[in-house]
Amino acid sequence: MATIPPVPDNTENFNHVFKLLQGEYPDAEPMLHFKNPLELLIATILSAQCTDKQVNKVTQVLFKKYSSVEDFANADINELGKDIYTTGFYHQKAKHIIGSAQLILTEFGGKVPDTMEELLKLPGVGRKTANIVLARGYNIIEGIAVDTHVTRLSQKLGLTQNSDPGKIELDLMELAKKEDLENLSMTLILHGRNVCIARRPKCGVCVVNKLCPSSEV
DNA sequence: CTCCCGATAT
DNA sequence: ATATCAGGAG
Repeated sequence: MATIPPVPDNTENFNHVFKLLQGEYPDAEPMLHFKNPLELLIATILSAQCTDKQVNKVTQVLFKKYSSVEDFANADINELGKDIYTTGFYHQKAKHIIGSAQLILTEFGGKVPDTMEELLKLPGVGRKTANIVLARGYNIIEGIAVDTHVTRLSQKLGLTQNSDPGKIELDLMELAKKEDLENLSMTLILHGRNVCIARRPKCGVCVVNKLCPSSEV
């Protein structure tokens, strides 16, 4: 014990950090391509441990072949696996997509659910995926999508002491203003991709390096 | 905790 | 060669 740095973490500090980051990424748009909640759900399931660019490449073809919940529910797992092969975890993802589509048909009247509770019942859907579907598919901002970037930046910026994504989400919810919830996740992700890169963070060009406990400059 | 897993950057 | 990418299930 006693090795955890005492981070002077407060709401004011967070708002300062976020304001600076928002200035860097004014139009923090989602990068996944989709035309409806179903496509968003599928694309987000596919995005696990995969770049959005690769997901878009796959879905561009995929959504022409499978265009309805029924198409996915009745898909052959091996064939779907080949269709999404390059996103990685292809067998698991194919199983999850088919399972989700079947549950949507049998339990949710063929419509992608618009509540956290129902979305979490879908196989392959956790809080991160559910938060994205709610926010981008239905304009319902309930929580914050905590992915690997959000986890890393929250820890490095001293916004949380936790490593569990669910706990980090709660920590960020307490710090952020309601009007910031919508863009918080995407802003942190963009900064994580462009500047605070996992392997070699560019602290020298980071707009919040003065406020960052982990800054290397 | 481990496993699932290909594509990409370094 | 290795770490990492809009994670979730067992």
